[in-house]
Amino acid sequence: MSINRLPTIKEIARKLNISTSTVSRALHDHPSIGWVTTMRVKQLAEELNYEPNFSAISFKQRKTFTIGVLLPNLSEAFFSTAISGIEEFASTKKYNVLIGQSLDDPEREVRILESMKNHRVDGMIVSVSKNTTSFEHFEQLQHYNIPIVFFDCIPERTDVHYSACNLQTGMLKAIETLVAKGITNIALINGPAHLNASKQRQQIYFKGLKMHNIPYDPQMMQTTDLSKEGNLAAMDKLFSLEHPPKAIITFNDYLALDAIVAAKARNMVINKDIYFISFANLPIWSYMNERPLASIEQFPHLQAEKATEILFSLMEAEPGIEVKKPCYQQVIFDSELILHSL
Amino acid sequence: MSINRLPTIKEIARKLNISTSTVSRALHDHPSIGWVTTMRVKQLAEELNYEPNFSAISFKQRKTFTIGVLLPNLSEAFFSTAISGIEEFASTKKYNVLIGQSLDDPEREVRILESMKNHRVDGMIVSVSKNTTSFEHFEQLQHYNIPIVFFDCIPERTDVHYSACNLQTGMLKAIETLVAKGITNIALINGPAHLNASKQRQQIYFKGLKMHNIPYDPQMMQTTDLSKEGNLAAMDKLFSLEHPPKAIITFNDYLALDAIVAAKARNMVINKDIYFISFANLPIWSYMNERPLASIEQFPHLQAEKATEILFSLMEAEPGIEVKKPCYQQVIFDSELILHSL
DNA sequence: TTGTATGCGTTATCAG
DNA sequence: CTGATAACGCATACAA
Repeated sequence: MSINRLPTIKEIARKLNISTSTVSRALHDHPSIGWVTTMRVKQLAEELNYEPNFSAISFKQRKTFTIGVLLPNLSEAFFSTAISGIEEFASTKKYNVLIGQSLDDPEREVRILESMKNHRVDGMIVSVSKNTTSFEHFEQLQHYNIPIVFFDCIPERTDVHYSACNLQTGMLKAIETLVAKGITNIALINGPAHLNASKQRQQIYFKGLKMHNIPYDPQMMQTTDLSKEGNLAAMDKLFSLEHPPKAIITFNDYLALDAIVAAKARNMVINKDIYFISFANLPIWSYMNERPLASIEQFPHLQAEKATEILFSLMEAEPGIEVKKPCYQQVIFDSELILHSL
Repeated sequence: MSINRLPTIKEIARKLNISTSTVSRALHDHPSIGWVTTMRVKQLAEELNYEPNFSAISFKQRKTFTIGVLLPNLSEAFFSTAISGIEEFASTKKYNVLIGQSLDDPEREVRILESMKNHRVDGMIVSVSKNTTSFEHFEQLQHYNIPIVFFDCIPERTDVHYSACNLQTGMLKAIETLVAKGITNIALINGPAHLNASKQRQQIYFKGLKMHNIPYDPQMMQTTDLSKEGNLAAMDKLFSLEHPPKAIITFNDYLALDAIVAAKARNMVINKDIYFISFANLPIWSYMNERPLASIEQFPHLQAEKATEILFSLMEAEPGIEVKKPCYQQVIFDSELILHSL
């Protein structure tokens, strides 16, 4: 047997011969309602197993108590860690989390954003797809007063809220560590040139070299589309050089995995003949035998939590009070170099 | 500058001096509306950037076009793979995905389920928390005609829809493979005894031994609470035996990681002195030097996709038509033994 | 072919 | 302290 309709305040009101407004107020502990009435209402509500209809409330209040989370890929460890943190935070605030994954396809990104907008999410946390170049679809949401906080993959603009990670601290530390070991021929295998993430790494790479008076050799910087083939090709190029690198900084851990395989195929001993330093995506290097010397940790959990915190501060701000000078909350965590004990 | 109110059909109606019903019908390509009117409406809608208000529609239609997904932990690779698949499937059907993680805490599970119910999700996909023993909170949803499809961690009942994985095929194959290599002292490190997942593994383990006429030695079956300490303790016990095992089947990959570390600490060579076979959670064994001989693959992506498919078939079924004999859709995939080339 | 009226469940405003 | 009423945005049965 199954009930089709959940009980409503109307029903409670009818059974108690009082008005719906009284019921509504009683359930909200409104001070103007007498204690007796309040109790009677609450008791019947309990008996009937009454639960407020969220759809109705969302509709009426123009507020859904739902935040949207749009990430490139839910199955990547980095992002699933993040989403786990977001869900935990949101659930303490009694908010729901609606998810979407762009799969790094800008079209999907636009569609999902549209869908989230129509769903009237109260706010969004977004990590921008790798291949996104425009910003209009985000602007549209701002237009409708749906706050967005960007997270990790942030757009190159100053007029946005974000929580991100400063690659510089960890990456310079990485170069410093290598130099301290007497290694100066340090290569960078970077991601696609158009990515913001790649540009950052490149700049810091240059800066790091300069700080240690290491001349920049263009051949020591390769790029890959991050496919396995691309990754191996980049390694091929580096090792066909007259002076191949003694250390390689890789765009991310997945690339590092391929790079390590490639190095081993050349009979090189990891952390002896060749050193790797990578940007952390994977939680399990410690279990692996052949791993980078160190990882540049970006703290997805921290970033995500902070982004959620910012989002809630924005959503909780009185919508009526127009802020004269919009001030953007921008939090940057320092990345850290985590040495893997070997 | 920001607009507070999104355009509504009312607004369109007013600007066009027609009624809201006409607008509504025009936007739905209702055949009774004249071509000209329809076009005029659609054009203005386009101009105004009109988007139907989801909250209002959900409210009116008593349908949210949202499915809820409740899993133990979003950051585990197994589940994030699953959720990625669910999201992909749902998005093709224009459904949204609301997520919740129980963190294996039954109380959280109840709360989240309650929240999903109040949110009037159209259906749910659930992987039951490890520590859940009761079933009432699920029954309640059924009661309100919210279909549930269980996935992977399913309750021990026959009156539910589910998509799960048959561990037997892969696990028997595993034992067979070991026996074919001449190995008969095969241990099992199992999870907590109260888990359904553990019971299954144990039974199949017994069955497998019997099939090959291997006597069961109780000392060869250890359990762990899956903490690092518990895992190492289990290994300690096995290796303090007079005849320690030559092969170990581990409850899951995380346990295998610890077990491999423990074996190495004893100067054993993996896949020579000792063999491991594990239940697959991790996608990256292929990159690891010391890995199990094989993994018992449970196809989270397939399972999740099937669960979603079942859920949609249930949601799309005419709610008016009462099925006389409720028939439960129960799909079981065979697990497969994936040998890791070494 | 189009318009009018109604209701979904809740809250807020006003009036008593 | 409590009740009547309107409103939120949309879809639909009914009327014209």
